[in-house]
Amino acid sequence: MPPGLKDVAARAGVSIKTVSNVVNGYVHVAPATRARVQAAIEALGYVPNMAARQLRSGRSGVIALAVPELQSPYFAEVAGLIVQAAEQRSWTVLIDQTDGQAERERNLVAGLRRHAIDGLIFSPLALAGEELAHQSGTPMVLLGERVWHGPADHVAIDNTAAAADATRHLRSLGRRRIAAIGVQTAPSAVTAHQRLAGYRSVLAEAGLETLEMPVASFHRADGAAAMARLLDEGEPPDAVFCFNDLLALGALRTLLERGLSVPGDVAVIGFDDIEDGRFSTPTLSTISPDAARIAQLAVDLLAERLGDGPAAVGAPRELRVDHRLVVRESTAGAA
Amino acid sequence: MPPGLKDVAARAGVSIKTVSNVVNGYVHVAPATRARVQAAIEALGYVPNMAARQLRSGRSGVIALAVPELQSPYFAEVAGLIVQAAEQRSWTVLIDQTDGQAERERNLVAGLRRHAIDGLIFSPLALAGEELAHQSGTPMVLLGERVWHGPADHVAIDNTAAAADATRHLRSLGRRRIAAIGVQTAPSAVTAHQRLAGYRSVLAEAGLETLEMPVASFHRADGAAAMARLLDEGEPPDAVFCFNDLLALGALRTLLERGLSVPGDVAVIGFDDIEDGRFSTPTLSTISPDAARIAQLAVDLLAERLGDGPAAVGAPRELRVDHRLVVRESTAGAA
DNA sequence: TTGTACGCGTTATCAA
DNA sequence: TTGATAACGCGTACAA
Repeated sequence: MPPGLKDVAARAGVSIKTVSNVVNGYVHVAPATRARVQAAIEALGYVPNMAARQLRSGRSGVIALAVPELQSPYFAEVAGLIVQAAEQRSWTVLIDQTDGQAERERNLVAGLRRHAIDGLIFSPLALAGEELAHQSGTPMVLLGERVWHGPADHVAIDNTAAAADATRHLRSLGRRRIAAIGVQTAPSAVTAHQRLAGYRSVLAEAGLETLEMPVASFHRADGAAAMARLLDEGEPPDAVFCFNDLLALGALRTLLERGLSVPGDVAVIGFDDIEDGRFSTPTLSTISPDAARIAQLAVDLLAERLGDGPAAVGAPRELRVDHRLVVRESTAGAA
Repeated sequence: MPPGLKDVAARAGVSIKTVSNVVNGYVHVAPATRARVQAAIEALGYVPNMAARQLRSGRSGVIALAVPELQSPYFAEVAGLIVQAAEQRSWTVLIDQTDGQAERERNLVAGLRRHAIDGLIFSPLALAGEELAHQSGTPMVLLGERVWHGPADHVAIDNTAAAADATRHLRSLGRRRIAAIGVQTAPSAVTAHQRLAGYRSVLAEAGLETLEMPVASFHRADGAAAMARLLDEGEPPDAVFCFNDLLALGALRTLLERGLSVPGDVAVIGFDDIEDGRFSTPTLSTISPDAARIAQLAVDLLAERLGDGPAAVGAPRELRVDHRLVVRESTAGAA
């Protein structure tokens, strides 16, 4: 039976209201009283009961972060950064794994956790557009998704521009047969569509043929398999743009396994700038999104909606975050 | 203002107790009544208020998982598996990042979240032994730590035996100058101590000198730096046992960067079996702990303590999980 | 500046 | 089988 406000009050010889005032940092408390109460709190090891506080105030101090999967280094990194950003506001982060299942994502948007969380930061994979319009009153911030006139706040990089940058970099190396690994047809695969669009635009501009490889998901194994298909069918490419670093690392593996040289025979570039790419051999060129800023903005956006300032209501906002091209060995020094 | 038990009761023309019975699957409810209540619940979109439920029952349905860092692939994998295991019991997992800071770990053990969570699964990094004895009544399961007569339940593999297996494998390749990367002197670095002990035992048995490289932490950069020091100072090793896969991938990078062949010149083995090692070039030999089983057992153990069966009280238990040696290119086919 | 009393939405105890 | 009602611990009018 942990001590409550009542126990502290009894020990300090004051009323529970006074104890509550001290706990919540209310200003008008006599110094002597405050000291007595503090002493009692220490002595009893009092900790506020969050359930009661939430029941009363309607706020839990917990926000949820929903990502497709924690195993993916990129999402793990973003999750860590969001936890850090949330900490500055003394929020706790509840991490939900959707595994990219539409049903789970729908539940989230429907507010199945409604009473337990104050807000939601959501990186959707299976849902897009209309389906993301949410009924529950819980504020939501979308991550890595750029829905046109989306129903909620969101923060993302310019996927299409970034993909174009990556492709243009391969072009600048003089490569002419440039493949893309990571194509997805599902209408909800917005990220894949945007990166594909960027890739296509550059090749079209250069008057080159596209070489598009579909994948089931964005893991190393998918990249390895796609690369193998690419090498088995027809004339091999001299450069590959992979829609994320995991795909690129898988492709790299297949290339080296077959005795091809990177970037000599084939230049490879990825997307996300995960740590693995800085230690692979060769090290991996990539597009680096400003993940720290994404995390910070997402939390700030949520804080504004949760606050009672003027920003709490109002039209959904769309925040753009910078990205940059990082050139490493997998595309460097190539003729 | 979301609907409560009261609203549902009013709409269904019954008392709140009856609604509560239906919601909680109580058996003795007339079918007709149950149907009426169900209809009202659907119509109003009623969702139980977790805060109220917790205030009343003392249970939140939330367990916390505390790991040093989510960015580490091994912990990310374990976290994902624990979330899955917890789901079977409809528990929600709150993930805490300690960043290996003693202060944060101490807060956890002291039960700073006491009221918010039902149990804690904890992978300590900065704390060991006595310090892990916890005051708070919250059940705790320790991960990856084998404290002698520890104060809490814990589940772990036999680190010393596994390290010996890895070292013996390098010996079986005929290697004689076998280095270890990952030594840590802090008394709380129990994992490093145990793996070092396994390594030493095998070399002592074979009458070989040890070659021990300390690291500040277990990341790729530490492995790369340690390998560089190893190559710069004196006679290079012909094999390296790294205390985890990240260190090994860092070491691999340094070796290849300097034009050495793996495993030709130097054989490398890691520990954890993270996915990166299956796609690196060369692929990485490693010790594979049964992570899925670790996650399952940790959750089961917690469930027993949380239940009201006979297992809820009683002495701390120590569960051992299997591991196996996985031989890949970084040690295979070497003379 | 501090105290009293009520209600947040549940579950649980007792009667009916 | 169902209903009335008392807690759970906290915040907050309102009173003193």
